[in-house]
Amino acid sequence: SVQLEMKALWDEFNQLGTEMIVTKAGRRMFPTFQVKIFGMDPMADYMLLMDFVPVDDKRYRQDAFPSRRYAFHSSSWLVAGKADPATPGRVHYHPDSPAKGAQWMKQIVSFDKLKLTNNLLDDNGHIILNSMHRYQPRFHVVYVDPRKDSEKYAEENFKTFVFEETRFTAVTAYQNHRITQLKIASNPFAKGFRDCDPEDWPRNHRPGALPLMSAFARSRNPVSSPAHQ
Amino acid sequence: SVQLEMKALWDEFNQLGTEMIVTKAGRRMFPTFQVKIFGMDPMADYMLLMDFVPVDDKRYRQDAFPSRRYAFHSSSWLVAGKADPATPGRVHYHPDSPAKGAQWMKQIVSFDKLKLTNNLLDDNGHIILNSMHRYQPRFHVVYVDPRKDSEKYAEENFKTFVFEETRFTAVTAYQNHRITQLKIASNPFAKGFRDCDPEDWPRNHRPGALPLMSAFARSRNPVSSPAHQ
DNA sequence: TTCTTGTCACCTAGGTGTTAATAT
DNA sequence: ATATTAACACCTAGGTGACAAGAA
Repeated sequence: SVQLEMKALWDEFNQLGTEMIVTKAGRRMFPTFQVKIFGMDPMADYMLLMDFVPVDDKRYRQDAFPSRRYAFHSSSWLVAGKADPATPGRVHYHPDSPAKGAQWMKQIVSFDKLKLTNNLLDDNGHIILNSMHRYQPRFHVVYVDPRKDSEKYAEENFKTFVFEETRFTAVTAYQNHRITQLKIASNPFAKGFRDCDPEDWPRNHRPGALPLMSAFARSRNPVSSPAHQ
Repeated sequence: SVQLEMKALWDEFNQLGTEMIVTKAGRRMFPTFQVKIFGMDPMADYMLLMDFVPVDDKRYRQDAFPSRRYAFHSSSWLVAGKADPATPGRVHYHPDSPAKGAQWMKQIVSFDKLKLTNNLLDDNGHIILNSMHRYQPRFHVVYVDPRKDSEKYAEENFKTFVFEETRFTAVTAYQNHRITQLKIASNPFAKGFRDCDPEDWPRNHRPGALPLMSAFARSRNPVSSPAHQ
């Protein structure tokens, strides 16, 4: 069995409609897909991998106010038509694959090397997705069958796990400001954009109390100012 | 068979008498021990590891001029007595172990996670060495024997490789200024201490032409000055 | 006197959202 | 009008030798 790590954070994002940035060079996911695994044969070899399947065959667009240049968007998405042609259905093998069950189970398995791109010609092995489309991450565990005719047992030698709370829309720029603010509040690498006190988020974060978004009305950083030292 | 990477650089250090810093928290080696491997069974599993054996049973001390407070040392070492009691003979498994021969052979194997410490009570799994003693790094390849009574074949299932040019003296502070300058000239992380032009060292480095040490007479950085921006 | 320790400025390496400019 | 791109300031994370102070 498999347990999703940081489920509370995933839930929080999912409630707002998770968005993941895709870039030409490849962008990591945040939250990172991480799991705890139970019940493997400690001595057997396993491959761990992820792929991403379209949630539907639709293309989306943002329901925007015609105020300032997309300074504000509604948080709702409109269907903009049929999906673009499917992208190459790549998979991402966890770089530690293959490894023994004992190895996988003794610590959290983190897919932090996985990157998303919108470059159909990508040759870095990144996951290729269509922007403005919705995807469901999937996690697969493949038992490395030592038998010579292992291909015959392929069907029974893998198991797939799907966590619906990890669904997201691929975007090239954030559409929903609340998503942006939640990313800033919870991703350590975005600390430079926080307004709030140097409070000990995310260490003390408990789900249920959501005092997260205090950076809403933050002032812009002038391009070449000394900045708040 | 195994080929040492950056052999020219190792030779250059070895000619001066390589020194490696040891600290309580653990310090990486520079140069990093890296090898190319040939002739493995691509489908078989191997463990790769390193250990460090004393070159002799001597303790060393530096032959210093009594001028300024060790502003200048001779480049020669004096024997200062018998070796201290041996340290726990730890080994460092390459973190990718175990892996298939194909995996090990398809790229340079780098031991850049290996750290040296002088803390006899270290519990971070670092290699424990005595300062002011000389050591010979050794590289071991262990074939993971699938047979049930594999212990019986332990003797024939591993092979050891020794590169004498990787010998070094463990120190808590550099004793030979030429070693310091060569480290500064060749280690990217020490770029802040370079005086010379932003020349494209080490990319263009060819052994034989040694225009390395141009940082000899560099000025000290005052502790709280704006420093050369 | 010699060696060790801890702190520091200065780097490498790379992950963030922002922004202005460019595509579509 | 909307979506994408590339450069950028600002972070995280951690590897350097210098230096002053301490230990033996």
